[in-house]
Formats: sequence, C-alpha cells, structure tokens
Amino acid sequence: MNAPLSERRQAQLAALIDAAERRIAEGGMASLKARDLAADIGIALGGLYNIVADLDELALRVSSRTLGRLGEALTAASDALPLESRDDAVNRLVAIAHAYLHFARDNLKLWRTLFELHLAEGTALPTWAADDQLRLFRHVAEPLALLVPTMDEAQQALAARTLFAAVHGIVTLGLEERLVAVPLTALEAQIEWMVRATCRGLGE
Amino acid sequence: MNAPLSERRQAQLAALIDAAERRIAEGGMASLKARDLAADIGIALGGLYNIVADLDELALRVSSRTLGRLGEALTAASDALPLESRDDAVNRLVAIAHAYLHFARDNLKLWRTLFELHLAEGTALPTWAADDQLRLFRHVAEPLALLVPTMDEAQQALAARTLFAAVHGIVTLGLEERLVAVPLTALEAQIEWMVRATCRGLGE
DNA sequence: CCAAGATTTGAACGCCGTTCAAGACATGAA
DNA sequence: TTCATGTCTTGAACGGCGTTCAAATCTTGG
Repeated sequence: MNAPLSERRQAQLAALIDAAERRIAEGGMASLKARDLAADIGIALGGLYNIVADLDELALRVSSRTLGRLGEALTAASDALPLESRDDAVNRLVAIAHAYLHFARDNLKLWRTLFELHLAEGTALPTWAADDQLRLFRHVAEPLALLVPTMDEAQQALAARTLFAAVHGIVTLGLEERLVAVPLTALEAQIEWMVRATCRGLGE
Repeated sequence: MNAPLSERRQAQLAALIDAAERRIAEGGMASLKARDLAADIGIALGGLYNIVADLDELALRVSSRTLGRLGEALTAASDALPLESRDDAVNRLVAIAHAYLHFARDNLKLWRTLFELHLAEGTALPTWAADDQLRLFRHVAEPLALLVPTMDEAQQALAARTLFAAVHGIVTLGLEERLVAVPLTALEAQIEWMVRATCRGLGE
C-alpha cells in the first residue's frame, strides 16, 4: 500500500463518502456514527479526522453528491422536452417539478438530509455547496425566462426561486408520513395544477 | 408544599414546558438539555422522567403550544376580514399566508422545531398533536370552500393542503439564512403573487 | 540499516439522555 | 407520639456519542 499520499487520501475520502451515503440512505442522518464509518472503511476511529474535519463536513459532502444527482435528474427531465413555445416552457416546468418529486421519493433519506444540515451558527457553508444550490434554481429559471421575457434577471431569479419553493413545500408535506398519506398520483396532480396555475398567473 | 399530587405534577409540567420553550426559542432544539431543564425548574436530573417520558415528548408538548399560538395568529388575521364575495376569500387566503410568514419569522426557532420532530421510526404521534395540524388546514379550507363550491370535501381538503404547503415552502426557503437573504417585503410580495395566481387557476 | 518525519492508532475525555437503587418524605394506625 | 408502609425524589452510574492526542507504527532519504 504505497500510493502517493494525496492519492491515498483521495481514495479514503471517496470510500468514506460512499460509506456515509450508504448509512444515511439506510437510516437517515441520525445513523451517521463515527465508529461505524471508521469500521466501514477499515481505519481506526481517530483516523476519520485526518480525512474530514468532523461529521458535519462529511454530511455536507454527501449532500453535495446528492445535489449533483438531483441536478442530473432534473436535466434528464428537461432535455427530454422541446423548448420553443410558451407551452413548451410550462410543460418543462411541470416535468421538472415531477422529476423533483420522484427524486425526493426515491432518495427520501438522502434528500431529507439536504435540509437537516445545521452548520454551527456562525460558519457559512462552503462556496462549492452554495454553487450546487444555485445550479438547481437555474433549471427552473431557464424555461421561466421564456414565459416572462420582460422581467429583468433578478426578478426572474426571484420568481424561479418562489416557484421552486412552492413545489418543494408540496413535496415536503406530501412525503411527510406523519400526516395523512397522499397517493403519489394525487401528489403529481396537485403539483401540476399548482405549477400551471402559477404560470397562468405570470402573464397578468 | 402539600398540594395534591396531580396538581403539583400539573404545575411541574407547566414549568417544564415553559423552561423548554424558553430554551428552544433561545437556541433551537439542539439546546434542549436534560440537565439544564432540571436546573431551570429546580428538580433533580432524574426527576424529569417523572414529569415527561423523554425529551422528545417535551419537544412535542412545546410544539403543540407553538401550533396553538400559530392557530391564534391565523385566526386573528382571518377574523379581521369579511368573507362574503369571492374576492374576500382570496384576500383572506393572502392574509392567512402573510400571517403565517410573520409568525414563522417572529418565532423562528420555535417554528422550526415544529418540523424537526423525528419520532422514533415506528411510533405515531399522539392524536392531540395530529388534531392541531388538521386545525391549521381548516383555516385555509374555509375560505377556499367559497372559491370552489363544486368540489367535494375531500378535494377541497386536498387543495387546502396543497396551497398551505406551497406557502410553507416559500416561507421555509425565504427564512433559510444559508441562502441569499430575501427582504421581508419581497417575500410578502412573492407569497401574495403565488396565492392569487393559484386562486385564479382554481376557477379553470 | 538507521534516524527523522509523517501517519495511524485507540485509549481517554467530556458531554449527552436515561435508569434505578437508595434515601427522603408523607400518611394513617396504634 | 411513634412507627410501618407506600410514594416521590434524588444523583451516581451506565452506555453511547463526537472528538482529541500521546504513543506506536510505518515510510523514506541518506
């Protein structure tokens, strides 16, 4: 075992993130235990802190990976559709919203940890993590721009954010199993209804 | 100190919830520590578990109180407005949404703990807690019923839930300080825009 | 082959929620 | 009043957690 240091570290980091991702997918963020992870990748307990500053950083790295996969899912949903007419734009927004719902459902625990990261009060999140978030909004902003060409860019960004947030809220409550369960198809219908209504409202 | 047991217990429970509420309002759910709370109300550490089964139950009781206050805030916002025409109904929905935003902002940490309760996998939440949630949806359902009188009750309930969820999502992302800050007035405008657009969409 | 530096190790620390044997206390009968 | 009995309260102790750091182990250039 004598690969160059940095390479070895890189491999250890990747293995660690893999293990953490598996653990979170299985049992949520609450099951991210230092001792388990160290055992998973075959190092001593203290060794974790040579790879990663603390478990929060690790959760953040897993989240970044999850955000990446989410972005791919939204891209796949977008690219399948044309974007020429206003109708196309609306259909794309619906498709993106549906893709968001399905990603959240298929990656429930990982998706939830995206919003359970509580960075220690003072510290801001790394720029690479913030960038991932902005990329998501852009998925929405692109078709939206076609619907409201008169808005300036800041307004468009804000509108995209709002639409994203609304869909996010519906998905969040819809997948919250401590409330009355809503069938997936009903959830899809509600999301579509709400996106179309909002788009209609945009024109006025 | 010789009040009847149940009375004494009731007082201890109230004091405990008070202390927990103060702690959460100050530092979020993460600062709900058994030893601090025991000191706050002047009992021994172990004594907590005579009053409450565990800290989760305590967080739930604080949340119930918070939901109660939220309900009052929404009621106050509703009662200030007439409810006769369709326009009245829309205005009420906007007012309720705005009241929700302001409550969340003014009670940030307490409001957030409403959604951070992670009951141990298997156990369902007590009925008294579930009822509080349904009461909230009813605030939205009442004016909504006036807008869509043709829907049956189940459909109306679902629509109310969806509208509530959409507003909730906008508020959640809007108050998330790890993203770009959005001014309060902009948030209000976005919420109003989205509620009105949705209402317009309802008619079609 | 060795010395010096880098890396890994796991025992130990401090903090946490929760438990439970032991002590303090109240109550009613004698 | 005195004591026995049942109830409530106490805080030391337990097991588990994230994190640290002196010591052990490896790696490497001379």
